[in-house]
Amino acid sequence: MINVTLPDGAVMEMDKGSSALDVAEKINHNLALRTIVAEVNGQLVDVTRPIEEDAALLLHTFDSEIGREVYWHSSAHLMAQAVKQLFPEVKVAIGPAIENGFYYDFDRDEAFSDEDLEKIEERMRELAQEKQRFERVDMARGDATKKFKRRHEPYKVELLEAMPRGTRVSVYQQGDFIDLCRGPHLVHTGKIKAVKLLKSAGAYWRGDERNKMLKRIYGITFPSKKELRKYLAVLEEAKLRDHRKLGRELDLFSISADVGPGLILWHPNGACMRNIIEDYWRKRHVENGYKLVSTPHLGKAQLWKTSGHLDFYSDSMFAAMDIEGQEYYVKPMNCPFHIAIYKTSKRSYRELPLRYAEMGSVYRYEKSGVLHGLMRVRGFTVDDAHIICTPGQLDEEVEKLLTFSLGMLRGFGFNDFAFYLATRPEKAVGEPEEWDLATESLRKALEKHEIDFKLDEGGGAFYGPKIDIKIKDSLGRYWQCTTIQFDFNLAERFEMEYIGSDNQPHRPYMIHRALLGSLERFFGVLIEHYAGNFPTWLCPTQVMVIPVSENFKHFAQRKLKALRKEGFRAEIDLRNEKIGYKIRDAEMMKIPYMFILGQREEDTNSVSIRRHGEGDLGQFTLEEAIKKIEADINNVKDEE
RNA sequence: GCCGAUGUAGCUCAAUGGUAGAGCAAUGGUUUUGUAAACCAUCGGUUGGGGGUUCGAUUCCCUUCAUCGGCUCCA
Repeated sequence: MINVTLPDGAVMEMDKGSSALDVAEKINHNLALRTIVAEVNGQLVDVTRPIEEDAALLLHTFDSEIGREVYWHSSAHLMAQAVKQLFPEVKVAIGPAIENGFYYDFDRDEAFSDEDLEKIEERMRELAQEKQRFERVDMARGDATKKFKRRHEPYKVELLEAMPRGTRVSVYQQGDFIDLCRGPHLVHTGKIKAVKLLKSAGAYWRGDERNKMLKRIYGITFPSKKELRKYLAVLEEAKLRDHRKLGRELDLFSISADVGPGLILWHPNGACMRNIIEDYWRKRHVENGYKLVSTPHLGKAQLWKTSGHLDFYSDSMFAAMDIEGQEYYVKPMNCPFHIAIYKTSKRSYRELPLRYAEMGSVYRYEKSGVLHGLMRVRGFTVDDAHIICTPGQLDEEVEKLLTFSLGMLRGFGFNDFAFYLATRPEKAVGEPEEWDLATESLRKALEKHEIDFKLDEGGGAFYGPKIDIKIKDSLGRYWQCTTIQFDFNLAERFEMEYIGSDNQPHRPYMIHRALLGSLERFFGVLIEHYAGNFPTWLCPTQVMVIPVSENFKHFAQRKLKALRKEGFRAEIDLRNEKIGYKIRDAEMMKIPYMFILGQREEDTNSVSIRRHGEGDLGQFTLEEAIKKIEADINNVKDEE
């Protein structure tokens, strides 16, 4: 007999060689049905693997991230099996689980059409119904290589040959399909109850653009049809919230093929919101000890040579332009300009930390295929700042930044964040020891704030490591906004100095940071987060005044004037239309408040308020109405 | 940039190897309106651009531009 300890501390006595599934079955049948994978003494194993000694056991269902990962990994195998049956000439590459579902890469000359996907999906359902068991076989690397050579799977052979001699590998087989795989896997394919293949696309073998482009199929599966329907509904919802669609409908921005791809035209509504965001941003920065600066869009080649951009960043820079025999570049970053400001006078340690902030518009060459609405563009405005401080001030500045950034993002209604610490990339300036030092400093700041973070190996900027903060939106998606980048290189390269208390020159430290990231991307995220139903303080039009008929035009205009005098952004709809029509229009434009003004209101000198999405709130005096809207605006801003 | 798809009126979408159509929007009029679409009329397109095949192309082919979904990259 062996003792199996469960997460709640309970100990179960089991026969030696019992499996995790046996344990689950003993607890209750339903759990056994739902169990996907077992964690025995911290190691993930197939639920059918015998447990030979006392062990701590954790059972994962579809409710856990690990459970879903295994589930989707097995689903990828199922898909590959279906593809091999339908298209035997196809070579299989790799097929992992991803955050939402799974994919599998195949080598096939033609792309998979929508009809192909349907066929594959159908075959997956059939194979799932056959409840084929995922059988694990351990073997020597060499044996596996021979096996996959016989089966004419060159990608598997390549993977195997990259492994060290003498490695033991495992292969999993379900039905006629065999795959090189660490596992673990589901018990059998019958656990997969609902299948949806979402899209097919090209993908480079091993993610390297020098390699052959394979054909990838993305799919998702669930233990029930209901869960699949729910997931598809979320995708539909995301489509409705797409900032490109809302941007057009709410007349916020556009991108013109004539102007150029990736270049944003901010329409009056969008520009109004942008100005509100910027005003708020400036106010908070001044409050937090920043000095606002403003710098040009071009700089001489030598500047970018000194900064290292031409060596490390030129792939992202637009070509040089010739000005009277001198080469100039459009700026991809603001840092050299802020440094130039710093260097205009001799600095004392008493001045530090200096915090220069700017809404700096930069231009970066992005490959045409990556452009995406406001999220990925070629010209954008970074809410940039550079903090120049003494080494001793670094930790405190990074900590302040974390607090400042989260406060600002909360002000816009975001409350969930994910943190990343990004380390030295392949192409980088500076010595590895310096990198380690700087990375440790950022790590300390995160740990001091007791922030959970993930490590992003090699994800740093070329000049230093960074902390990235991603915000979670109302659909649970993460977007990168804040980035806090340590830099020990530019100070060196530009020979920045300050005079210390010892009356000697010293090299300052520098931090680059953007809190919103880029205004363009942040605006896109805002649109999708709120689905266009912005908090009132951000709305381009806060109140639409709607007279019931032309007879109340003057009465309505007086109210409009009063609202504007109070500082509200109000408009009036004097079109020759019925009020149902005007209300519908205002509702579709997602204007938070409508004042409906007719005989009843004129008689009592009141306004009827209609709230967007809620409907008629009844009659109020203008003073009451104003208080109401002010309260709404302040309510949101209190969260700052 | 690479793989794939798409491109018809301001928007959403039809249609066909033989002179391109609807709804909304816009414009003009009628109506003076009470909480999500009044009625009538009118305007609007070299079917993204260029080239080719054809008696004839919006439809088929090539090319180019742009967009969409991915890959690589990234604020």
